[in-house]
Amino acid sequence: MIDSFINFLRLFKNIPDEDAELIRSEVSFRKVNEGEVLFEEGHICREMFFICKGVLRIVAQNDKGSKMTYFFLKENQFCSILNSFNNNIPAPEGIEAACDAELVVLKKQKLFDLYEKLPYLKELITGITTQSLLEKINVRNSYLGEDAATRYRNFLMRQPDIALRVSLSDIASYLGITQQSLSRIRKNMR
Amino acid sequence: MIDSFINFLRLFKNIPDEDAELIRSEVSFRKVNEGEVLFEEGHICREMFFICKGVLRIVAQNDKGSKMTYFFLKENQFCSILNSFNNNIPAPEGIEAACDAELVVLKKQKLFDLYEKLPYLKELITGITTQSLLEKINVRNSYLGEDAATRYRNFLMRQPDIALRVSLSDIASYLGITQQSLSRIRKNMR
DNA sequence: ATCCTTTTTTACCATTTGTTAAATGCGCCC
DNA sequence: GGGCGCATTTAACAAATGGTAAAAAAGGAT
Repeated sequence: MIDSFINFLRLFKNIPDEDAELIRSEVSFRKVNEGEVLFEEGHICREMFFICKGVLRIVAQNDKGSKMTYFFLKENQFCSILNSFNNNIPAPEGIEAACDAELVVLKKQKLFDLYEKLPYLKELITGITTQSLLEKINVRNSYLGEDAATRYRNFLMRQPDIALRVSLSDIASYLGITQQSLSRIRKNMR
Repeated sequence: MIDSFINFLRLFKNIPDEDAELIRSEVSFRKVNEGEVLFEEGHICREMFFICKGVLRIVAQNDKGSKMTYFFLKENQFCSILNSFNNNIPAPEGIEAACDAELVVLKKQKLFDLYEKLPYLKELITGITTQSLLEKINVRNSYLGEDAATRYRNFLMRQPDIALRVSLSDIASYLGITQQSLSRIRKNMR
């Protein structure tokens, strides 16, 4: 399964087999079940996940103590708490599996070792994560000032695959509404 | 005024005077009035602004055609439409002055020339812009599932200086509500 | 100071969303 | 099959927010 990670990187840049072997030796593979906690809020995040299969969610509690979903991440996306990972500060967000998932685990120290040995890898991975950061923030911004039904419709159009795989309450918390509201919106749509 | 840009960069990295002179020669200075449009949506963004004084806002229309404020940017922050700037694609967002402002203008071509001559500058500026992207997205996420009054209180605590300088309707559009709602919230707070 | 324009406040009512609680469905284990 | 735990749906009511319109306030220009 780690091959799917290498293959993903090769979509952007040619990676010699020996480099690939080096990368393979420094990362690990992990299966998780729906609901499993991959990173607990309040700690310093020292791992980055590459998702081979499944969906992860980044979660955090809001002022009222409700657990909100900041992002969904799926196949061929990286998942980490970047602010914590980059700057060694405790993260207010956690990471959970929104459905069963298979991951490549990149430990920070080993990743940085790889960056030393393969300088192009740093540019590659930071480039990919920065670009996906831009896309995520664009999605969030596009929800600004839209009513809940519109946000849900846009979510369905943008991420139909995720909508089918995660729970209603996860989607509701991603859209910033209660699960009852989302259930009502679904009813009105049919 | 361009000095304030150089001085800002020097907070992060020592820049020799001759490099500073080179930078100075490749950037320009510009004053704008409140409401002035700095970049019009629908085009490819080929400029980056460094704000010496004042507040800019990134704006875009939502589904209902209302102009929403995605971000406020102020002194010592960069402002551009990064996805458009980096990838040469038309931007759905525009840039306007939320109050009178003074800017250092970085033309893309000249900036890239500088990156060639001063390679550390690329890492410096992309590092700064990536970090501020992380901060912006954290703020947006933290508003998720909060009611309008809470979002407004948090905005006041986080950016009290901006709250004093931009119009009520700009703030309302940043919080995703109507200006009438924000006015009502203000009344209930006193 | 006065007029004019723009911004902000207020009020009223419609709509949306939250809250609480109960009912229903659905899988899983015994 | 029966019962249990969990997710989803429904309902009734309360609270928050939007839409519209108008009044009040604030600035700017002459």
